[in-house]
Amino acid sequence: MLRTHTCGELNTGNVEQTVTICGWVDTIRDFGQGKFIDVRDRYGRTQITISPESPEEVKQAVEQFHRECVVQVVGRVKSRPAGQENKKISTGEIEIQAEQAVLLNACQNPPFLPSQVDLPNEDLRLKYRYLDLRRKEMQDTLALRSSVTKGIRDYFEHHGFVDIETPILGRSTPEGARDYLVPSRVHKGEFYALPQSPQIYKQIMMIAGYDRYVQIARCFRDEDLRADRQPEFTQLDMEMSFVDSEDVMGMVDGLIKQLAKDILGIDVELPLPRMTYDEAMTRFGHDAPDLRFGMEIVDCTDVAAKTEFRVFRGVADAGNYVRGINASGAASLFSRKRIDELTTYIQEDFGAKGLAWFKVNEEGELASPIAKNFAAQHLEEIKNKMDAQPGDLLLLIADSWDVSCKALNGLRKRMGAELKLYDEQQMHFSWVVQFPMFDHDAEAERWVAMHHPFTAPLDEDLDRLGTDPGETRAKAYDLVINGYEAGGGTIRIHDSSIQQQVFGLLGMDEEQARERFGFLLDALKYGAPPHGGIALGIDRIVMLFAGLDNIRDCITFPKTQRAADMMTEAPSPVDQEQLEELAIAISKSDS
RNA sequence: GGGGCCGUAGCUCAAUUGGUUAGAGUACCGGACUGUCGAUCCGGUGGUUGGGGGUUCGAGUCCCCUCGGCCUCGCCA
Repeated sequence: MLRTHTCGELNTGNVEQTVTICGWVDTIRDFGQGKFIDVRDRYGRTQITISPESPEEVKQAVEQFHRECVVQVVGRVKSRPAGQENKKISTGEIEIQAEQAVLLNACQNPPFLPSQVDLPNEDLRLKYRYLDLRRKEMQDTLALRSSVTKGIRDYFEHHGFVDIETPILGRSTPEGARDYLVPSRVHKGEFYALPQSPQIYKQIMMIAGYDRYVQIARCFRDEDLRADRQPEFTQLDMEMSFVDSEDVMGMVDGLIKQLAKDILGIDVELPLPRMTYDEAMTRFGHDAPDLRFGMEIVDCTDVAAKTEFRVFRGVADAGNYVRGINASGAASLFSRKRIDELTTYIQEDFGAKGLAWFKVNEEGELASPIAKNFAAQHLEEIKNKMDAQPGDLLLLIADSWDVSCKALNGLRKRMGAELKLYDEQQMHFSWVVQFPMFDHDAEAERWVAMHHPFTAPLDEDLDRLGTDPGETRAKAYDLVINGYEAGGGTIRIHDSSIQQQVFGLLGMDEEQARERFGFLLDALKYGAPPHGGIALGIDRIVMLFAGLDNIRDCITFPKTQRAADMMTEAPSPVDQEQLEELAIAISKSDS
């Protein structure tokens, strides 16, 4: 070892010991006769002192020291003079009097310093990721991520799960997200697909009798990126046999409780609260509502139906909805201009036709350009329904169910953040359950699986499969943290007749189903136990646990929004020879 | 594919709204200084204003195209 101690562990207990530390030069404070050199590694920072009494070789050696170069220092640990302690760092009560100093490796003048106050732009951080990863925040986040994955592995091992790896090179399936494809050299013109999730493999493992499977699995989806979405991400993938929804959720409840305790030091009450999908959409307009604050959606369609205001009346008469939220106390904070911004936002982002609003004045009256269209009695009803108090701002959307959900969810999130209705440190865990089995694809005029085609319907909804597919609810559950979908799972169909029926509803005949999932359908015939599981998004969980607002900051080497790696410059063109070996020709695109 | 914000010194930002030689802090280089810890003080190097085209007597500023980053809708669970 080139060192006896790290830069974070020396304290007054080590005084008068001779030690050797290694690390990067963080800063040099030069006083001519003497210098203070902070040497940093991921454990901390230790001050080295050079004084007129220091050996000549040391003085000469440190002349070559510059920021971020790698050094080794041998010296004696001393208590700092009284009043010169640095209380901000763990090693602040001691310093090392240098007796030997070695430049292990020089450093070019770096584009930015890990310890600088103003962070550089993200593209520069990503290009020089090794410098960015030297930053304490990044090192702390990656350490937290390591604690999360260790906690997960310990928990599942304790509960008798077997950690099993599944292939990265798999078969493309047309369902779900766009696949990343890998050309086969041996089978020219054919492709592997990288897994969107190990979904089918884990079902196969249940059939194979591994009744408790777990894997921390890398997954790939070739879709557009967001602050909380990367093309390559990590799932905690888990599956159990002989279970129903409650068993899977209970297992995850225990995991969440343990992680929250061990990592955040907070006690989480179990079971985690559950809410049905219908309730989530009705009260919050979203299937992953942020429950750290209220501001619930209020349905005013019945009042709207009675008013003379044509916009409201028309929407109500057409069977659509007039719903709104009460941004309590926001009336004075939202000028006409800011309300216009909200209107533009819901129009451009969610296709809403408009935003109706009322400010509640001192007298408790609803004030708005549209107020004159309402009878006093109807304004009173709206006021009562929305529990409007003086100073409140009421925001209403008159539109289809779908648009009103999206727009009100958007408004609610925005208002919640702007009005600071929750503590940034707060964590809220809950379940949303009983998702619909199917979404209706209006364009294609067919049903599509909301989760995946192997999701089991609720027992009490089995009859509806045949009569009313849109009203059939699934044994599906999503874990929600602070308004993010942190994971989702289902109990799978293990009855082949129900599976056939679902395929039928999805517009797949037996032949198509065979073509796509033949191996799974075969496997299901060889003694498939009832089973179900869940996948949790580890990146998102780490992001939330670390209090970050984007997923890139908890991924070591993330991709940019255009799915590029700024450091390696992937993706890149390849040699013509490589293409020929794969029998691939690049067509000239006209775009 | 659509909408929005952004790009000026190595880095973080300014530039009186189209007007002289594009500034500051920091980093870097040199000098001064034994107790600093965002050290301080003095001096210096450093610019294709992302790139290209246009309008204009004159463009960092206005217009068009393009490259890149971020947020977002669609997409994705």
